[in-house]
Amino acid sequence: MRISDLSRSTGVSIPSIKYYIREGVLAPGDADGPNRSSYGEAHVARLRLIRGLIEGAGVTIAGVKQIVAALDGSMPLNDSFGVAQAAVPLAGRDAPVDPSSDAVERVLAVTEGIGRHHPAVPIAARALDTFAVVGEPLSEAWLARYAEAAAIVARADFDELEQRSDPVDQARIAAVGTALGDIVFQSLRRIAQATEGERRFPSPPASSSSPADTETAS
Amino acid sequence: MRISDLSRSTGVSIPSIKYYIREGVLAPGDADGPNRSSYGEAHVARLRLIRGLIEGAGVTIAGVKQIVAALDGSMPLNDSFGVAQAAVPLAGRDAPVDPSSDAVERVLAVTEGIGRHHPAVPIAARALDTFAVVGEPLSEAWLARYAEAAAIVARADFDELEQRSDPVDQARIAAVGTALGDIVFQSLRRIAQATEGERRFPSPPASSSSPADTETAS
DNA sequence: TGCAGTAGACAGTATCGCTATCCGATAGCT
DNA sequence: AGCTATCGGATAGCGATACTGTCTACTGCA
Repeated sequence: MRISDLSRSTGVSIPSIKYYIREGVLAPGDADGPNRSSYGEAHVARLRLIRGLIEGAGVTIAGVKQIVAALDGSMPLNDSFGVAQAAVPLAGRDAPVDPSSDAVERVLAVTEGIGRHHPAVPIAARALDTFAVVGEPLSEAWLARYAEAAAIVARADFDELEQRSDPVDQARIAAVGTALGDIVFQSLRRIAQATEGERRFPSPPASSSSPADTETAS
Repeated sequence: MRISDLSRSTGVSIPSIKYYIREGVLAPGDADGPNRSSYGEAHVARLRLIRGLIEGAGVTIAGVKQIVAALDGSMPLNDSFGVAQAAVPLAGRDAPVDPSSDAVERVLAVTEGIGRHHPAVPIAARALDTFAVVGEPLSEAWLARYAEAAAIVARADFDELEQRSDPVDQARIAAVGTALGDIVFQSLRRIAQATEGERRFPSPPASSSSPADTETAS
C-alpha cells in the first residue's frame, strides 16, 4: 500500500500523513527502495487513532506522541493511566495562579489516599476559586456529588480495563479511555443537563428555545 | 481606578486588558475625558472571570464573549445553560466525520427525553467509534455508568442553581458552572483514577511510579 | 513646563496543526 | 530507452488564536 492509498483509505491528506511521520506519531512506511515505501493496516489503524484523538478528544500532537509511545512500548498499567492523564489537555493545567488553600482544602475533603497528591488537585481548586470570584461559591454538596460521580466513572474505567487480559490492551484502554472518556462524559453531562432542565422547567409547547438550538452561535 | 491600577490588581497586562476591551468581553472604563477613563470593582471581577474561563476552563475569547453576553443580558434559565454549552469547547465539536449509527444507538440507549436531540449525541457517538477503531469497543455497562454519573452531576448542577433566587445569579451559575464544572469533574476523575488504581493495584513501597509523576512529560 | 500616564490604533509575535511547493529519483508503461 | 505519474523527503508558508509591542496624540498633575 502506497502513501496515496493510505491517504485515500483514511481520508487524511498526504501532506498530513507526512507531517505525522515527521512528528513521530506515525511509523514511516517499510522502505522497499530509496524512494518507495509501503504501508499496511497498522498504519491505517494508527492514523484513525491519531485523528480520533486529535479531532475527537482535542489532544495535541505532543500529547498523541506520548499516548502512542505508551501504546508502543508496553508499560505498567498505572503508568499508562498516568501518561494519558499527562497527555490529555486538562484545560487550565498551566495557569500561573496558585489556588487558595481554602479551595485546596475543599477538594481534599472529598479526596482520599494517593489522590491527595495528584497534580489535578490544584487545578480543581483553582476552578473552585474562579467560581467564588464570580460571586457564587459552590456548596459542599455540589462538590461531594461531583466526587461521587467521578468515583463511579473511575470504577467503570478500571472495570473495563480488567475485562482485558492482555497488558497491551489494558495500556491502550487506559490511554485512549482517559482521553475519550473525558469527551464522552462531557457530552453525556450536556445531554443530562438538557434532560434535567426539561424535567424541572418544562418549556411551553413552543419550539425555538431548546438548549440544543444555541449551537448555531459562532 | 486607572488602567494601570486595574492591571496591577488583577495581574493582567495593560495590552491584554485593552485587547479584552477591543474584543468586547470587558466593558470600557467610564470616560472622564478624551484620554482618561476610570475602572471599578466590576472591571476587576469581570477580568478575573475572563481569566478564570480562559485559563481555567480553556474557553476561547469567542466563547467568553457569549458567556458574558449571557451574564449581562439576563436570559431564560434554559438558555443560559444552552449558551454556556455552546460556548465551552466540547472537544470534537467540529469533526467532519459522521458517527456510526450503531454508536448513536448506544448513546440513545442511555439517553431519554429531549436529550435525544442534543447536539452532543453525535459527539459522544463519534468518541465511541474512535474507541472501537482502536480495537476495543466499550461495554454497555461502562457507558451506562458514565450516563449515571452524568445524571448525578446534572442534578447537582440544577440543585445548586435552585439555591439562588435571583435569575441573574442563576444565569451566572449556569454559564460559569457549565464551563468550570467540566474541569472540576475532569480533575476529580483523574484523582479518582489514581485512588482507584492504588486500591486495585497497590504499588510496592517504591517511590517513582505514581501517575502523578508523569506530569513532567513535555 | 515637563513628564508620567492614557486611550486608541495597528502591526508584530508565538504556537499549533497543518498545507503547498519544490526537488531528485524511480517504477512502470510503451 | 524514453516518458510521465508518483514517490519520499525537505522546507517554507498559511490561518487561526491570544496576545504583545509600538506608535501617536494628548492630558492631568507637580
